[in-house]
Amino acid sequence: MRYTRYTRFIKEVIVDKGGGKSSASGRSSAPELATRDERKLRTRSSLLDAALTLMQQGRSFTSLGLREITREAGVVPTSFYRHFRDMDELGLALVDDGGATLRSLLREARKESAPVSDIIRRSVTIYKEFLLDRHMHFMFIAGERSGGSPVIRSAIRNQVNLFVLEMSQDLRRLNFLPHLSTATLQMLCGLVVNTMLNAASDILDMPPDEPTLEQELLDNFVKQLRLIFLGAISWKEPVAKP
Amino acid sequence: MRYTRYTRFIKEVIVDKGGGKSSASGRSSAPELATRDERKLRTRSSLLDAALTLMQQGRSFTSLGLREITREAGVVPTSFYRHFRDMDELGLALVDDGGATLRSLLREARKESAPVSDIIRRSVTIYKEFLLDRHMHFMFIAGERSGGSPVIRSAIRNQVNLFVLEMSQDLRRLNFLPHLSTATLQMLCGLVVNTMLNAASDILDMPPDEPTLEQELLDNFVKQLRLIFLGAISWKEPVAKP
DNA sequence: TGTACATCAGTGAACGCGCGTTCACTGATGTAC
DNA sequence: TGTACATCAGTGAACGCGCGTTCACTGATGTAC
Repeated sequence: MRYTRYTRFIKEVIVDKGGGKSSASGRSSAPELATRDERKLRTRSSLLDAALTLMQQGRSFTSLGLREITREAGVVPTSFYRHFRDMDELGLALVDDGGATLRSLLREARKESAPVSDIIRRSVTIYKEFLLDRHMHFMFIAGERSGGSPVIRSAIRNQVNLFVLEMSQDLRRLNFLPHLSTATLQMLCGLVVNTMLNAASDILDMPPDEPTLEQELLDNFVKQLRLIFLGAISWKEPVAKP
Repeated sequence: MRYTRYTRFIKEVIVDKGGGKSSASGRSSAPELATRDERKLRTRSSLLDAALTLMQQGRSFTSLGLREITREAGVVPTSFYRHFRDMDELGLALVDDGGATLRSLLREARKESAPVSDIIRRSVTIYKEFLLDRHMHFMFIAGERSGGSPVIRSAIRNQVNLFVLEMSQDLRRLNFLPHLSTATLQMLCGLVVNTMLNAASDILDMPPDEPTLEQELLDNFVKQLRLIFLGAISWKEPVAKP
């Protein structure tokens, strides 16, 4: 009832306001009413956003309820089933989105194909921007990585492993640390990514408006990365027995 | 009803079986019936064990219910309130137990005050034993560290920070890596502990009876620690400006 | 272009269920004399 | 030592509530002619 009244309102007042003809004038100024598929996608992503919003308030994904999410998204509980079979399926969609965020982070870092010197500081700057911009995805990935339901947990592990693999291939392509074997390079990237996600947990868990504390956490993160890469530089592969 | 029948059974058949006199003979062979305080403590720890058991089956602490725990522990739901005000209080008790486990790990490592050489391999051996023996505590600490409710999460963070601090003081006392400043030593220990807990998550999440996979994870963990300490050895403190 | 029909995203009532919490209770254990 | 009373861990019935899920529905949008 409420929904149909709303769409009728949109139709009559916003789109068809001029008269019978659907003129192009209203289209660009009122994109609220798109095709049916587009509106379905919009509801779907408002369900995903609702879950992330609730998690931002300190809740873990596992503790969220279906009705809670639809309430936050502003639809009726039964609408949920038009988009997801159950909460697990919604969780997996969030994992996919989080994975996409990780991959875009890598893409952004790749653009900076500049000299290797000071690579850490510049990478951290990119990372920090991503952390601010997509903080809810990082919170979800870092938080449910080892705490959520088994199915979510293993999906996140897959995405993170994929990210580690891609990152190690990138470093190999850049001829960065060429003295490391592929296995060692992957081990290194795993260590870096874990450190990165732990830092994300710490930073995103902070009370807001604590610039000093935030800077300390970031400095500590940079220091840890420096130490790791220092170790990587002086790493000697064990010689294989002939 | 069930409870009183049980205790009467114990009293009549086991303790008082000889006759009216409470002879010393029955005492040592039947410790089931202790003082009231002791039995209360036993119920309390069976509630804590029930929570850990349920978590071992893949559940996260946040998703556990009060009735679920009392059911697993074999008491009536209302009994819960004789021991904990609510689920948060039980969770905090688990954090304390986990912290105690961490501290005892450190105590065990301290006993091995032998030469510094090969310190990593020996530490990992101790750690592995602890991981097997107290796996439920580690699972809880590592899993809820960044996924649980805010109050549990911050309690765990406190315990872990305490552990990091103690560990750095131990290393200082052993004159291990004397060229590092106190701040750097703490940063190093933080990195080591995070790596340790991530490894715990990975290892404890494995399907059982996969010795090859387990060995790979352990080898990777050792390799990461080696790389970290290699970095620590070649770390140069920035010179302060005069 | 206009009309008739099909599709389907969102609705709202209804259900059975397990939850957390309250309450008055029971009877074994502890304590005071 | 024996007795009378207090304590209190655990019990079981009862409650109100929000949950996930089902169902038949509505009416705007899409499609075929």
